[in-house]
Amino acid sequence: MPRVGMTADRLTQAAAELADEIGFANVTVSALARHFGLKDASLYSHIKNAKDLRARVAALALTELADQVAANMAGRSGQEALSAFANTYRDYATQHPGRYAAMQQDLDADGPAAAPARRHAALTLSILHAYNLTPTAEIDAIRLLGATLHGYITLELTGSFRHTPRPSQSSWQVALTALHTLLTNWPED
Amino acid sequence: MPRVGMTADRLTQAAAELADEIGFANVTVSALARHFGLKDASLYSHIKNAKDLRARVAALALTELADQVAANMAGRSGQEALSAFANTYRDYATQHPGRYAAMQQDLDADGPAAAPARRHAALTLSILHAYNLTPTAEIDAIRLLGATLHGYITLELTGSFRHTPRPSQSSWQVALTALHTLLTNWPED
DNA sequence: GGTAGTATCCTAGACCCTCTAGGCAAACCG
DNA sequence: CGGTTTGCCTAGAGGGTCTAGGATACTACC
Repeated sequence: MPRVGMTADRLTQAAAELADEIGFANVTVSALARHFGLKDASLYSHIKNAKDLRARVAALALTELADQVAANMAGRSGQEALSAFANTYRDYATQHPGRYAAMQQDLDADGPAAAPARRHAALTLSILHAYNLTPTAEIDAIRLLGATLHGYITLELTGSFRHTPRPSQSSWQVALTALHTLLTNWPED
Repeated sequence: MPRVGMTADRLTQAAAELADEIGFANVTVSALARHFGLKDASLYSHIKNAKDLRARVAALALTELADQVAANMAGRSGQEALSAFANTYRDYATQHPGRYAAMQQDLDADGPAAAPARRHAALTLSILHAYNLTPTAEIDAIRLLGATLHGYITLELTGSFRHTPRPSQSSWQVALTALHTLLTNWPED
């Protein structure tokens, strides 16, 4: 028997690639085993179960994305930081729709994706520092910001904007400008 | 054999209720058959397949929600219409998380959900009339509006806002006010 | 009221996915 | 070089999707 020398990390990496190709929902333990020429049962010594595999893909994606966000935001603040943050998110989702979908699952608080998820929260917060908001306003702003970006990317990815001729890119620019204006003139609590 | 007298509509209704109870992802043809005391295979004379069932649930939810939105928006315009629209959406998602999840699927353009989906687009547009936007601005605004509301509701439903003590309701009010202000002072194209 | 037809439900079975139990053999380690 | 680890295997249970073909409750018409 030619031994492949599998590890959980190799499985996770391959699952992420598979997700981008065939859609996250279609990533199964069976499909992954086929991809490596192994039997389904063989994978269960590396991963706990299918849910664990999905959580690992989410962790991989969250880490990759956080790395890119941190790199692209370095040295920027205010509107520049906001644009870098938002565009990195959107570009990642476009290039890696399967990985992006993996992040949207209900993630257990004690799963492998918990730590990178906290990193994302911290990065989002760091954008808002330049706008000098009160603590309460900061919470409202982070929620609104997250909602708008996540909502836009999701709708764009599911094709909701394809019914209208106007390029999505143009509406995206307008949305980013609007968010910046809003953060600059945030109403008093 | 006591005959139940099944119809596609009864199946769809039961599937929607099941979705709110156990989650949309767990709604299977098998579970539905069990619920009625029938065999799996018997359902396939009423629905085409599992995907068809899910699309029917989405159509049911979209129609229900559009009815509520239309009723609650009647006679209102401007900020009142915006609030009525947004709150109806959010309340529906809270009360019917399974149905709301059903709406988020990739829906075929020729499936049973296509017509109600168009109704939603028209209702959303009707909010913007009071703000007197140019046609281009209207497209950008409808995208931003949809993204923000959908994003907020999704994040709230998946528990993203539970890590912070501030009530989600307060942030929601702030977000609605911000959207109204933005629409009122929409930048020139 | 008998009969013809249709709609509802059934059994049987193929196929795919998840996951456990138990076994063999390659790789590593003292 | 013998022992342990572990990567992979076979076997099999259990559940979901879906098709083919058959039995039977209802309906409608003469």
